[in-house]
Amino acid sequence: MTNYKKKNIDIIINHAKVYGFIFKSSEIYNGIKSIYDYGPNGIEMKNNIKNFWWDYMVKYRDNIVGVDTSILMNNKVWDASGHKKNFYEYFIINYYNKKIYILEELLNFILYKINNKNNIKINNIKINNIKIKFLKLFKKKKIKKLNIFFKKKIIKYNLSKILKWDKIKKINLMFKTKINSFKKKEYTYLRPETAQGIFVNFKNIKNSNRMKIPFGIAQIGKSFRNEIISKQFIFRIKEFEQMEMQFFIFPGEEKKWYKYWIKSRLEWHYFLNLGKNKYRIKDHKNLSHYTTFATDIEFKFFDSFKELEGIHFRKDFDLKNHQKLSKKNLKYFDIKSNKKFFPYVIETSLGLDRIFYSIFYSSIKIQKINNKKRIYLKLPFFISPIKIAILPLIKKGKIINISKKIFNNLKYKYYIVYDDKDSIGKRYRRQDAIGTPYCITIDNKSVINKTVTIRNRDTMKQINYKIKNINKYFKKNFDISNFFKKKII
RNA sequence: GCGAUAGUAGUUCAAUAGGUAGAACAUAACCUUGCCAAGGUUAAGGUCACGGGUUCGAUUCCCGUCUUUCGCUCCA
Repeated sequence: MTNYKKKNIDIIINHAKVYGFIFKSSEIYNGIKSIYDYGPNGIEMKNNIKNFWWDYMVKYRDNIVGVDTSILMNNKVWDASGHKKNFYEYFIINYYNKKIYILEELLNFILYKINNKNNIKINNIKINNIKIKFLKLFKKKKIKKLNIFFKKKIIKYNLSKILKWDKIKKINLMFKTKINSFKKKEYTYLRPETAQGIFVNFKNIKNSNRMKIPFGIAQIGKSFRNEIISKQFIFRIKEFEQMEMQFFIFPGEEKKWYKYWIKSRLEWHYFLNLGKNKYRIKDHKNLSHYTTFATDIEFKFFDSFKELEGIHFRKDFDLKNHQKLSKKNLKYFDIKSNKKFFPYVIETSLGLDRIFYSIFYSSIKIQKINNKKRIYLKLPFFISPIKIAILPLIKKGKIINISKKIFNNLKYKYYIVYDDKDSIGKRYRRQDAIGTPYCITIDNKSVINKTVTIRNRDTMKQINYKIKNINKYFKKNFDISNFFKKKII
């Protein structure tokens, strides 16, 4: 199973590299852990995903507006948001083997050692008891008690060597950076979530755009987390892009809107047509410091589900804390009820790189034709980096003139390419590999009958079409409003 | 971070039992052809992941580092 999985992930990574979608960052220096770059086709595809999200969330609604806030913010933002206090991973250095362990790992290591000592065997029930007690203390971060707890075990199992450990170390997951080169103490962090940019601008946006509850603020932008465990191609990376929306509501209406946003976000995912059975809804058990209840939309990669998007109820946690610390009034005044209050917040937060990966992963199709492989990307047309390829069959005479004319006519409407190199079969395959939905081929018939052939990527079928009607054809086939016949609030 | 796995051309992979490396496909140019990766000629490409050690000599042996994939874990 692992081999099958590895082989498949290799196909995806290779394809992404060979066709200019994703490269390892600073690859000529052997890269840098868990950071990736987007190539020419990658950025087109990424922009298309962004637009698709933005259109659905902002443009097609009258109660959501967008912002683009800075990555660097006043240090105090991260006090108010709780990230300075709570955004940590816990580690410990074991002096026995000089290795750095996540606490739970060390526990497993110790239990393993206890069980493997020749004369000491403890049964499963005992191991479980130790684990439960350890995790209890660990969760409450009672470090002193943990140390006492293990001292007892040291005496009991004579494991003095193994249990020589340093104090527990907290490592903040935010990237610290200097903001004023001359003042040593002035530092801030690269934002670990885009949401805070929205909260600190709440007042500005509410006032400048005369927003009335319920309303939302959307943002697409980079976030940074110095994750210790960050692997799986672009699934878990240290510099990533989020597509977030904070929806401000009347307190008491949270259940209604929470349900609504789960449904609405799922609908967006279904528009991508990757297969409804690939998605799963899962309620969060371990809540992060800012959420009260939370749901994940998960996607099936290979044979396991992984989180794409989180829908969180943040209550009034952020605005309340920002008001407390900034001493600025961030309350909302409702004229109907004549009351001032902190609006509650439902957040939808989607990982752009993750949705990119999910689309790319599920679009790669391998087909056998005449005993040869055909690899094509079955992307939705509005996600494809290139919409149309213009392919003159022969590089001569009037065929060229007609081809160039068609190219110049279409290039202002869609991102298209012109390719006259190599055999026609090869050119089709090249376009297949990057997911171009249509190829227009111009041949001698085009000169005589004024028609071209339009070839469909998925079916490989070709139709003859009058040159003068080409615009109509693509207008019909590239009409995204067909997707949004359902009413969006 | 821990455990396992791997690192040779753009990609997939060979070879060298220590004597500085080849193929296929891809790429570039030209010729020929013209509807699903056609044929031919030619070219470009690798300090064999990086650093150190042993050796007359290291891609090959040893040590360290970096990076990939999988698992643990966490999240977007």
